[in-house]
Amino acid sequence: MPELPEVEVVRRGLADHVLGRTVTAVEVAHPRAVRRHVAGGADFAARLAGRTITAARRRGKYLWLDLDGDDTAVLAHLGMSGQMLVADPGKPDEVHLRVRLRFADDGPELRFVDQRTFGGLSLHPLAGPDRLPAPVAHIARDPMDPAFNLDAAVAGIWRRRTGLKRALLDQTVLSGIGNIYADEALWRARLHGERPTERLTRAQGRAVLTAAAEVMEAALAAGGTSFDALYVNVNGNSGYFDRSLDAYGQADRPCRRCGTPIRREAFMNRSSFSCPRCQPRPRPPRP
DNA sequence: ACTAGAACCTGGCCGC
DNA sequence: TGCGGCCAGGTTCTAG
Repeated sequence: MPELPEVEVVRRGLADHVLGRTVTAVEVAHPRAVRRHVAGGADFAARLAGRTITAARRRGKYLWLDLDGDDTAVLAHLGMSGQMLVADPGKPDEVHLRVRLRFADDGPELRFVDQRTFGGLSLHPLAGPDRLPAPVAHIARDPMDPAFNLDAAVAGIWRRRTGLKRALLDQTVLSGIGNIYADEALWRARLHGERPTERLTRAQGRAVLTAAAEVMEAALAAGGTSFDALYVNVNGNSGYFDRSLDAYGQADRPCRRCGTPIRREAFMNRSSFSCPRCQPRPRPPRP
């Protein structure tokens, strides 16, 4: 699933392949893909045509392309299954092609492909000192942001009165972390996801966030190896990093540190993976 | 104001 | 072989 490293791989691919190019025609094949563009698909297509892409930017799992002229950007969120593919115009359409952008140079087109349609594209003015699209305004900085402040993020976790994993997944505390990298960061920091945030020490808070930053950097390095000239990699899996996962998806396999079988627990209609020995459950709160 | 949980969506997989 | 049900999960919305 696309979390920060996967989205950054896509951003880099877009920077390589669509920067400086002018959009000529936009085809919206599925209205749900542009549902966050409130003026509708026709407006989206009309307003995007003729614009030149001047930058590819990202915060957390949000990605956007700055356009020339007024301060406007095409915002993209990949959801769970979204892909940005750079493809030759003659290539047959993907089954789940949702939006197509053709360019003035008749070169490779940009295709937004999304099986589960949780993702989408929309146009927004850029606002504020950081020139952000409105839907990104409430998203906290991510660990790869040069202005990311580790201690501020630890303070944000403390402010959330909940379990540690829930806080890690809260994109207003820090962004970019999803279920996979949350489990990996918790495993590296030897902390259970249900540990109450108010009982987290500063050192533990720093440890889990440092681990999150490190594991996402490592995943980015691995994911960066997997796309070639015409393919912007968003395969929905974790690039080539899935073979390096220590906790996520490793149920019943031995913990790489201690050999204890990794456990799987239900968490928010999904799963959490952890080592029962390295990451003991927190003691129940005293009444 | 803040937190928890449901809803959204499709295809692969499993058991019967 | 076919079918029902479960599972994956990021974000937004709603309920409490």
